[in-house]
Amino acid sequence: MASKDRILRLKEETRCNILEAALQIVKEEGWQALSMRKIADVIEYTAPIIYEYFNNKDAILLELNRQGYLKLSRELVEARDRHRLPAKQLEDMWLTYWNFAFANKELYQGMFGVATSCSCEMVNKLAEAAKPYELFSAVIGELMNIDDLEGDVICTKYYTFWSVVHGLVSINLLSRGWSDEINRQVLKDAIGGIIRTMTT
Amino acid sequence: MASKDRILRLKEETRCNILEAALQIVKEEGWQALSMRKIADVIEYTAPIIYEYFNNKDAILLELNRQGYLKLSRELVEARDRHRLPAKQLEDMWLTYWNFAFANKELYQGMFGVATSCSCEMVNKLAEAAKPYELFSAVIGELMNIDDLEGDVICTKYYTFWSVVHGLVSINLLSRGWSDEINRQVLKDAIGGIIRTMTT
DNA sequence: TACATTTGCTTAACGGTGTTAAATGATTTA
DNA sequence: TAAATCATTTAACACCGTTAAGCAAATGTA
Repeated sequence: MASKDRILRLKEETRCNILEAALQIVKEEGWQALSMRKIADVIEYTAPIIYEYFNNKDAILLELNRQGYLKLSRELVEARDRHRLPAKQLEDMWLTYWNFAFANKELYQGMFGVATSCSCEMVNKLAEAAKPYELFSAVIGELMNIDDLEGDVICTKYYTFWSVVHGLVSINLLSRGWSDEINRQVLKDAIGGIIRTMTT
Repeated sequence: MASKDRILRLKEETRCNILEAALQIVKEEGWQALSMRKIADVIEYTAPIIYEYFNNKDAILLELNRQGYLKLSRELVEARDRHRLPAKQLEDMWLTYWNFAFANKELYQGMFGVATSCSCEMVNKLAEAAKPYELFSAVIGELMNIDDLEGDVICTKYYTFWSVVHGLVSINLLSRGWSDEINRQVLKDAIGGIIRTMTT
């Protein structure tokens, strides 16, 4: 019964095609535009067929995320194995993480809940969105005795602050954080640390 | 023609009601569940009426975001004015930012693109999602000469790393970042800084 | 070979979405 | 009182995820 095997192989291939089609659509049109019917179009079937391979749309997203984590993990291992000193390893691993995020934008968005959905391009043009930056940079300038609020120094410092805090926040909002105690410690350490680099 | 004014006031009130209803629904059921018909239900009208106040659904989201930025800005100003020393101001302002995020989860999610949509609860249960943490914590433990990989110290350090990098990444993915030069500098500074706190 | 069963796939449908156009009915204007 | 304007609703379109029913070809069985 080798024909059984062939059929099984074909089935496995279709499953793969579905995932590839999904990722392709997401890359071309974003997560928002992904639909069962579009996937079906790409693999040249009709939508209900997909339900023979995945329970529902979420299952497809989940599998894509799973593959994302696997890919990231592989790259992290490679980065680690490029060095012997832990400090070097760590540095390379985080750089690899960084590069992974941009080389696989869509996957990263899915894995860590960074949404481009909504009306984000418009948000960027929202005048009110710039207000917090103005508030912070004024204080940073004061603290560092810098008058030129347009300079890169203030921008960089603000950016550093924002990254830690926003990173911490969004990780917590996706409920992937740890205890409140650790949160407080990280927040205090990070903010205190950055402030120290600015005053000394 | 005082009746004109009354009607205008009513219109303004309805506009307000729409926004309130939208926020209420989002708070109760999440962004995903927000629909024009549901908003209409709450304000006791039918859906098409909403289009006399907002061009489309995105315009409602945008206005909610706008209000979010205004609220955050107000709170930041208050925090600043509680102190005289810039260092203290900065500390309080970031703490205020932090508190705002959790006191206004939904608004923050909208403002900064933190999506709970997708299948995020499931992602948390994905075994593969824990792999990167394991990889990193092993190296951190090695670097700090700690054998107990379950301890809070490693967890905290990993968390700090992750927050900066993920924060930086997600800010960039939402295209609210600055130049590549600044990115590189922040990344290098932050990672290097944290590594230094671990070795000395 | 002839019939029955299974398989692969599609069509049709349900209830939902954002959005628009037409219809309705009340209110204001002339 | 007749005409015009306004607020509001109903109906519709095209899409969405998902399920059930139908169909036609391939397979198993006699």
